[in-house]
Parts: sequence; structure tokens; C-alpha cells
Amino acid sequence: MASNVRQLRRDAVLEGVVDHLLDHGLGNASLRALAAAVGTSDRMLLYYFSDKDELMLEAFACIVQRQSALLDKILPAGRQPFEVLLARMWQILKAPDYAPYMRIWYDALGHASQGEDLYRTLTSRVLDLWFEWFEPHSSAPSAKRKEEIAAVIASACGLVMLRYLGREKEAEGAARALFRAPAKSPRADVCAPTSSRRVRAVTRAKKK
Amino acid sequence: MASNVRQLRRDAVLEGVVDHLLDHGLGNASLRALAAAVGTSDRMLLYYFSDKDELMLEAFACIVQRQSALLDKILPAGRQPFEVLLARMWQILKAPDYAPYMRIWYDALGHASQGEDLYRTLTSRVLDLWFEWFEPHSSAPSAKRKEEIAAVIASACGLVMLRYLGREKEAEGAARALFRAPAKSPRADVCAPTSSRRVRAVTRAKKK
DNA sequence: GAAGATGTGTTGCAGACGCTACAAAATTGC
DNA sequence: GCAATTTTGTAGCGTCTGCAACACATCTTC
Repeated sequence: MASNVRQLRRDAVLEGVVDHLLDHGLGNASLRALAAAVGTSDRMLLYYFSDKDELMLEAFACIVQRQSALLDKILPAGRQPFEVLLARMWQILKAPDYAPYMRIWYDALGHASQGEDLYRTLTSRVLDLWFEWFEPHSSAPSAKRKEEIAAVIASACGLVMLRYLGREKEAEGAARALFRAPAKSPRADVCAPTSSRRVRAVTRAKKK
Repeated sequence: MASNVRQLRRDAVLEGVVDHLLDHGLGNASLRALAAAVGTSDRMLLYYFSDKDELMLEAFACIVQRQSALLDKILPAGRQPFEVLLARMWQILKAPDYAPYMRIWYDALGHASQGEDLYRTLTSRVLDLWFEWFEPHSSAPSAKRKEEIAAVIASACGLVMLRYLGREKEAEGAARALFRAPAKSPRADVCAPTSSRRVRAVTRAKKK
């Protein structure tokens, strides 16, 4: 029972840490800075979590979970072709609600490319999340489905990258070029009401 | 004349720093570590360069230049459609010679997403380099050329990202899916001898 | 060969970081 | 109410970082 209280407080601290990470990114995320943001001391963080690594690992799990909840709010209608999936992911990833996650994503990518296991774990989980999320929504034959989903993820991430580097115009142009691609369906499909309505649902979910 | 010697030594140090950055990434790139790698002391680095920022800025310029030289070795035949350009960029970016540049790229991306100007400069320069390099090689009508080039860059970067996160198989699949896209030309074009021969030329240029 | 410029080693400061030691306080169980 | 346990504050250690001060060496120039 006492340990229950402890768990509650631990969770509260963790939530606070996650909030701060989402708001300010992974840089300057020292124990002291995180503690200050949560209104406690670094001493306490190390009391609840044995390590900084343990803290970050749990925070990452939490971040992935929140991201997953965000995605679930935009359940699309059914199975869709490449361009529609890409358009939808592009809409999602560039929405302001998703921005904190993308910032953390690129930051983790940087650390992961240096071989830091902690961050490889995070990126891996997020990738898994994306792959799983798209699985029931791709209209590709099951043999080629994973390929197509990977293509959607890769393209969308590349587009967002351009945005993040200050090339918003180019990113929008590139998106248009990619939507043009296999074009089995008329281009109107890409900006279909179903799609944009659902995307707006995400935007509404913003709380800050 | 004396200052000429100084300039030479400064350049040598800079080259050494660049080598080390390419080999070991931007992490653990403290003045002391860089100095040790070049066989001098941090004191000397700050003697030749007023700041760490100045050192890094010049190193970045050097890195962009080397990258440019790498790209110039693979001058493609003429103007090509989207899939061919994408296939070529994919081949280039995933070649082992290019790996150090991509590692630095993703690392800089992480820092840039945190708003660090130093790294925004680097990423911006690299993007400019890519855009300029593709400009004479896109077969798209000039009005849509920039869009298409941006699409190539975004897609290729996304593909390489998958690779860097340990999803090599998925990256290859995604690449195949993307190559399938507008398919004006037979798929053989994508792996055309011109392309692979030139890519091999880069691979040969590896020195380590 | 003296005077000045140029190059280099040593030492260490001041701040940030992860983490620990010690002890005081608050809470709990009896 | 008291003892044991859980929770918290304070101080600080050891290391790393960018950077500066001081002093000595080397070299150029007249």
C-alpha cells in the first residue's frame, strides 16, 4: 500500500519528465534540468529510478505510448493505396501535435547513429509502432505490403526532414511530386475529405 | 611567408580534425579528443582557431567540400526521370564511402532539430549541395524540377534512415516499391550499367 | 646577438554532469 | 508513544568540457 503511493508518485514524476522532454527535446535533459521542470530534485529522480538510463528508458516507453494514442485517434477508413497512405502520414507527421514527437525522433536518430543503445531502442520502438499502425491500412497484396509500408514511412520521414531543416516549400513540392506517382486513382483522392477530416481530428486534440 | 607556414599547419590540423569527425562522428568530439586524434593539444586547436565553433564551422565546410568531390566523381550521363535519380541517389548514399557523411548528417540533424545554429548551417549547406548537384540531372520540366529533386532527396534520405536504424531489409523493399512508381521506362533502367559502374567508381575511391 | 614575434607545454579555473554519502524529517506499524 | 522504515535536503566527489594565464622555447630580422 505504501509502495502503491510510491508508485503513484513515481508515475507522476515520470509523466512530468515526459512532458518536459516533449516540450524541450532530448538536449539539455540533464537530471538537474528535468528535476527542476518536475519540481523536485535530481536526488529524487535517482531515488525513484536507479539510473538515468532507467529513467530515460521508461520515459521513452511512455512517449511511444502517447504517440500510439495519438495515431489511434485517426483511424482511417480501410485499406488504401500508397499515395493515400503517404498523404495521410505526411498530414499526420507535419501536424503541430506531432511536432514534439518528430523533434525527439530526429534527436534520437542522431544519438542512435552514434551507436547509443538507449536511443536505438527508442527509434526501434517507434518504427515498430509505425509499421504496425499501417499494417491494417495498406491495400497492397500481403506479399508486398511491408515493402509499401516501409516506402510510405521512409518517404514521409524524408519529407518531414526537409520541413525541419527549413525547407517547408520544397517539402510541400516533394510531397506533391510523390503523390503524383502511381496514380491509380484521381489525384482528388489524395486530399479526400475522409483524410482531411480525420487529420483535423488530430489537430483538435492539441492541448497546449 | 611565415604566416603561410602557419596557414599550412592550420590546414593540416583542420584536415586531421575532419578525418576524425568522419571516422568517429560528432559525438565525443571534444577539443581534447580531437587534439589527441590529430596529435596535438587542445591548446593548439584554440591557437589556430579562436573558438570551438570556428573550428567546427570550418570543419563542416571542409566536409561539405569533400562530399561534393565525392559526388562529382559520379557524374551521370544526362537528364533522368525520378526513379532513375532516386535509384542513383539511393546507391550513392548507401555506399560505404558515403556512410561517414550520412552518420554526420543524422547527427547534425539531431542537433539542428534542437535549434543549434552551428548544425543548421551544416545541414543547410549539405541540402544546397544536393539540390545543386541534381539540378542538371533531372529530366522534369523546369517548372516541376525542384519539386522532383526534393522528392528524390526526401525519399532517399528516408530510405537511408531505415538502413541506419537496422532495417536494411525493409529499406531495400521500400526502395523497390518506390522504383516501381511512375515507371515510364522498364525497370532495367533503374539498375542500368551506367549507374552501377559509376557507383563502383565511388567505392573504389575509399581510402581506409 | 639582442629584440620582438611566433609557437608550444603546463596548469588550472569555472561550470556542467551523473551519482553518492550523510543525515534530518516524515510516515508507518505496533 | 516509540522504533523502524520510507522519503527528502544538503553537500560534494570525480570527471569532463571549453577556455585562459603564465611561462618557456623557437625563430625571424636587423
